[in-house]
Amino acid sequence: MIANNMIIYKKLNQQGYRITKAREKILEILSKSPKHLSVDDIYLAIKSRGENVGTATIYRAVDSLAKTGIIRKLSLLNGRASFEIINKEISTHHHHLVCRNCQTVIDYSDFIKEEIFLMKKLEKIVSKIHQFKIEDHQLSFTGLCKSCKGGD
Amino acid sequence: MIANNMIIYKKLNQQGYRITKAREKILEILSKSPKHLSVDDIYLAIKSRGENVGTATIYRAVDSLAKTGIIRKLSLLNGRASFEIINKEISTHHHHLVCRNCQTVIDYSDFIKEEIFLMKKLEKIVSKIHQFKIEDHQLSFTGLCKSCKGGD
DNA sequence: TTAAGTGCAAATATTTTGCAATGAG
DNA sequence: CTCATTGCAAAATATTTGCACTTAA
Repeated sequence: MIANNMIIYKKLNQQGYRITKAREKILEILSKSPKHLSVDDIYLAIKSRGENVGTATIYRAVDSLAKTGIIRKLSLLNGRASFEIINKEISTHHHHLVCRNCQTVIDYSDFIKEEIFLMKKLEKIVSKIHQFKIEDHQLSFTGLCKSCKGGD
Repeated sequence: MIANNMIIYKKLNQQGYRITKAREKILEILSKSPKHLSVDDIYLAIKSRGENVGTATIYRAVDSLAKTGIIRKLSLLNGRASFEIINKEISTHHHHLVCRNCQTVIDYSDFIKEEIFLMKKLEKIVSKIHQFKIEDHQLSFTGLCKSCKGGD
């Protein structure tokens, strides 16, 4: 059982999911990771402990964990999905700046107060208008990075 | 040649890309579509006109078009990339709402004045702080859609 | 002319599925 | 006990690459 997480177990039970070794291992890996992991990352992390969980199982497990809102599924631009625990305390939320020329992705989380305030306001407006329960957001700006825009 | 778009041609030329039949067809398809299309969608749309462009070519073409900032690459949660024209005049810019339960993606472009204003303000702040030339943004909110959150 | 671009088929990911065996409740 | 879950291998998808041929500039 992973540290102090009756809440997670409850969430699973409530939706008819069982607490299994595979799910526990995956949650443990994800909760210890500072960043989102792909299915393959999870597979390898488990392997490196001398244990084994098939990738098909991992795909099915992350799917159920995401459905219950325990983890978050991300789709970045690299063609594979990745996952992270939803836990405002632990995960550092960030936004992205993607350079269309050199493809560099800058993660930034040094939001200034004003940016955070604006995002919150936006969430509130959008959730109301579209009757959608917003739990999370992903924001990326595309353009030219400092060096690609010249005038470096 | 697709309608009134010397600007696009210029952008391609400036970066050493050529104006080819395949790129023209893809741009025409994308500019006529009200929503983002996957590579396969584009492939089929071209096919349905009795023409043909191989998928490998489409992958390479959208890649170059995205690099030049003519189209935008999106990675939603459905496991495949999709593309849309970046052109405030033609395509209506939109944001996304992605349901973590049923995976439905809702595109919305009925921004209220306040949302537009907030996004512009955000862009200004972020571009200044990170010395990044922002040309475009992608925003998606994740959570539960009207029917999945219950209380429908 | 000549480098960029294309088509096709083959190679690589990535994700899903079928099914018999296992295990949680 | 019984149904959700797993493991494995096979199937289905999605994307990339090699290479000879074609074409835009």
